[in-house]
This record gives sequence, structure tokens and C-alpha cells, in this order.
Amino acid sequence: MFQLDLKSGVPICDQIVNGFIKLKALGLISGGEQMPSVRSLALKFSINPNTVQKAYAVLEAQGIIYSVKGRGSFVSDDDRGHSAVIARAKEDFCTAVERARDLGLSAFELKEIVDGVYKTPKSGHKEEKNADG
Amino acid sequence: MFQLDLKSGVPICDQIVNGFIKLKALGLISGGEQMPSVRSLALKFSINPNTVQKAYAVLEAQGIIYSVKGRGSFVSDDDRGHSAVIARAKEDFCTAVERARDLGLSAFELKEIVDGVYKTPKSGHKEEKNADG
DNA sequence: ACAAGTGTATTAGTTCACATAGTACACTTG
DNA sequence: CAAGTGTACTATGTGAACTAATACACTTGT
Repeated sequence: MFQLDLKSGVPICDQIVNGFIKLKALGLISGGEQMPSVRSLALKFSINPNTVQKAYAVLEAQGIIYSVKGRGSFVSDDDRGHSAVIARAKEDFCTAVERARDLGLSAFELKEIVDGVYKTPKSGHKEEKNADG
Repeated sequence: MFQLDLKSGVPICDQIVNGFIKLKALGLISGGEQMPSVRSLALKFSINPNTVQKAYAVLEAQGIIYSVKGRGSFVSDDDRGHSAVIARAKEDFCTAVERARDLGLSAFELKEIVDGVYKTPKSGHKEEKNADG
């Protein structure tokens, strides 16, 4: 399971949504699997059930999960949600590239950063000082 | 000069800051050049002078501009601000890469998107449908 | 000295998003 | 019927962002 940072400024609801999207992208949860109940997850994170409910509603609207009254919420089987997530991720990344380009970064520099991130063993990422001197 | 989108949800102050940073990155304003006065820019954008003042304070804190009481605000001569902006842009892009990686996108895909953006003539960017089918 | 224009500071008030709190209802399962 | 589930609703607290109004210090030109 993922962690919540209540002081990050990032809305809790968004953190929950992105947390589950990432879990599914990484294959840590699979289609058909039951999600934690709204109340239990709220209890676990010490947050309000309404916030969890809101996050689940977003996830359902995006096709990542589906909910059944009286039974619970479940991870979607099909790839509709997955494809949508990938598409959105690409759009977001595209926006990031455009912003970097507008600030004067070259395509070469950006690809260098990409390589650096994918080489990094996923713990330290601020150490990756790209040649800028 | 840049445009403001008062309904975008992005704080006006941030839009002003980023607008001038972009102008400088593109070379549309140069070192020593005088900035619009706090009051005149507020009048031009139909916003509150306090908001402009706040944005100018941020720009000055980042070394992009400097202000002189009674005279006005001016674009910085040296590259201190520029370097800081580049460094921040790289960090932001690094974060975007990490997020994309966490969602399952490959380094190859990201580089493809980078190339696509840098090939695009800077007007249409939603049309750049990267091969995902 | 004066006036006009500049940056800067302060206080107060509005608006809005976010999260919380509490309650209530519909449904499924045992 | 009871317990657990999703869902809906209203009310409240909090903080960020922006507006509003005013005031002060400084520079420039007359």
C-alpha cells in the first residue's frame, strides 16, 4: 500500500487516486481484486470517509475501479481504465516537455534527464546532477 | 507580452512569474530592461496591484529581476537568475519523468514524445498523437 | 519645495477549494 | 434482522489566493 503525506499540500483525495493508479500500473493490484472499504481505508489513514469516497468516485469515473452498492469496490478487469491512464500520463508528460522547451531546454538535455531517471535505482534522484556547468 | 487566464485555476501571481520567466528565456526581454510598473501592469491586466507586487517579489527573490524604490523594477543583468530557472526547470522535468515512469511508461516512449514536441511547429500540440495503438 | 510616479508595507475582507463532522438512506450478505 | 457495504446530503472549519484601501519611502522633473 502507498503512503499519504498530509502536509504536502497535495489534496488527500488526489494522493489516494494517484496511489491506486500507480499500484495498478505496477501490477500490485489486479482486475477483480476487492478494494478496501471506504470506511476501513479512512480509518487506516486517519482521514474522513468522505474523502475516500470522493477518491473512489474519481477512480470509478476514470474506469480504474467499479463499485457495487452493498458489496464493495473492485479493480476493473478490462483495460479501458488502464488505457485512459496511459493516455493521460502521456498528455501530462507532453505538457511537461513543452514547458521545459519554453524555458530553453534542448531535446538533448531532456533525453539525458530521461536516461538519468531510468538508470537511477529509484531511491536517490536529487543526486542525479546533470551536467549544467 | 503574455496573456493571463483568470479562470484557469492557476494562481494569477504564478502566471505572472512564469510569464516573465518565459519571456526572458525566449530573449524577448533582456538584462537592464525596465519592467512595467506594479500599478500599470495591474491596470493592464485588470487585477490588483498587490498581486503584481507579490509576483515581482517572487521574481526578485529568484534573481530574475531587481527593484529600486522610487525608480522601478528591472530585468537582471547577470545569469544568476537564469541559471536558477534552468536548474528548477530540470528538476521539474525530472519529477515529470519519474511520475511517467511510475505509471509504466518506458524511456523509449518518453523520448519519442520529446522528439514529437520539438518537431511540432509550436501551435498544435494535441494533434501530436503518439503511436499508442 | 512640490507633484507625480515608483516600490513597499499593512490591515481587513471576500471567495473558493479542501477536508472534516454527522447523519441518513439503499443495498447485500449471513 | 443485523452488520457491513456504497452513496448522498448539509453544515462547519481552515487555509490559500485575491481584492480593497490606505499609508509610507524614495526618485525624478519642474
